[in-house]
Amino acid sequence: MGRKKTFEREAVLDKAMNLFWKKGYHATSMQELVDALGINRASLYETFESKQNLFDLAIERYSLINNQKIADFLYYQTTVRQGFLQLFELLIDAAIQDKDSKGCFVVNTTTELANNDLGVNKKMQDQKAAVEQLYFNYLQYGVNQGQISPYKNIQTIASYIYSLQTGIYVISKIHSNREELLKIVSTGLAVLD
Amino acid sequence: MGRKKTFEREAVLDKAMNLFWKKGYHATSMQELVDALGINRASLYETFESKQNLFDLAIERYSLINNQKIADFLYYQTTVRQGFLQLFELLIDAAIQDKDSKGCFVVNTTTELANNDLGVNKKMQDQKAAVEQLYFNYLQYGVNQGQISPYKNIQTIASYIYSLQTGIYVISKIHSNREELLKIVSTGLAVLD
DNA sequence: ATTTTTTTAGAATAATCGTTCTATTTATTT
DNA sequence: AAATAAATAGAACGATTATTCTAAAAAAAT
Repeated sequence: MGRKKTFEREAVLDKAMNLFWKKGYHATSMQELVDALGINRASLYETFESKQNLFDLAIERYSLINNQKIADFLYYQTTVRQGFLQLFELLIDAAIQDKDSKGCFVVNTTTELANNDLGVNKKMQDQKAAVEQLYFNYLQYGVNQGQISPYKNIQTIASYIYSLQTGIYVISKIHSNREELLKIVSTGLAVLD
Repeated sequence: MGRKKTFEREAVLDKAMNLFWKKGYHATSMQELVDALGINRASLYETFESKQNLFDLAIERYSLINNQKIADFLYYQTTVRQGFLQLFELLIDAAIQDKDSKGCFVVNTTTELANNDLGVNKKMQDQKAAVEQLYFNYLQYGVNQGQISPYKNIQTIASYIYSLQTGIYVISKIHSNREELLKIVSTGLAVLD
């Protein structure tokens, strides 16, 4: 048998993810990807087929990591209200500390491509539905625990929280003031009371 | 004297605005602009200098029109709560009816360029500040009229509403369901009560 | 040591990018 | 009619785009 593959597929994919995340699809060239990924152009095409396919894999990986992070985090919190508050705090702190102000890869991709690419649109819809489902389940748990009024429409609240989060991600790209962002979140999460 | 200029500068600028709005900066080529604007390539460069400059003028025009529309609209409403509700309803209906699902040009530009272009970042910050000022003034009016509790932090509420609006604009690109979007807004505007 | 596969550097491709330029036509003035 | 400016079509520019290809080097298997 011949030589074994050396570079870690996921490590390379992470680099591609970060570059696409920072610059978007159209503003990222294959040349930049070749430079950033540290693998040869031929290997890149051999492994990932095309720019489009590499982007698809990158956004899928981002969604996977992101959803896992949310799910892991929420269930460690004492109350549902605190859970969402701390989740947003986590998100905001990450945004503040990111020197590239990348925001959210899913949000960026939605605004850049969702209205001109049906495949991307579907992916973004699925990702929205997945996160909202996580939020819904968590809210349902809150209702069962008596933390949240059973008269609230938690399906709409789940969508609302996703929408609020999306807005925060956009704002974080131009106004990364921790205190103000936290105040906005605190105001917005009053709907849980 | 020679021939007079024939094409309407603003009409041409509107066409450029709509194309950039739909496709974003990087995905829009000068060739497409030449085709869409209906004027010659040389005239385009003669009048607007460069793609970058044309884009700047387009986004400035969008902001101007948009802010004027908001200001005009709000003060015709009976109550502040109703004012915001109807403003969002207007926004959502426009988004639903837009077959191109363009969302908001300012939001799209923020996510596409704000973290990689200092000039754009500044413009987006200014636009955010301008709209929030409109909202703040309107909320202040609501407080003066006794419609809103004077104990509320209306500065934060203004930022919050901008953030919510931004989120709705993004969501509208993938999920243009009128009823659900209205429910989200209704939930979110409960903070005014 | 030989075989097999991976990875490499970098040239080649055809298309497109933003921008500039040349000539020509069209229209409006004096 | 002559002069002048505006707008046109379309070629030309050099750079860059995504992708493919050639050929050599590197590494791990038999």
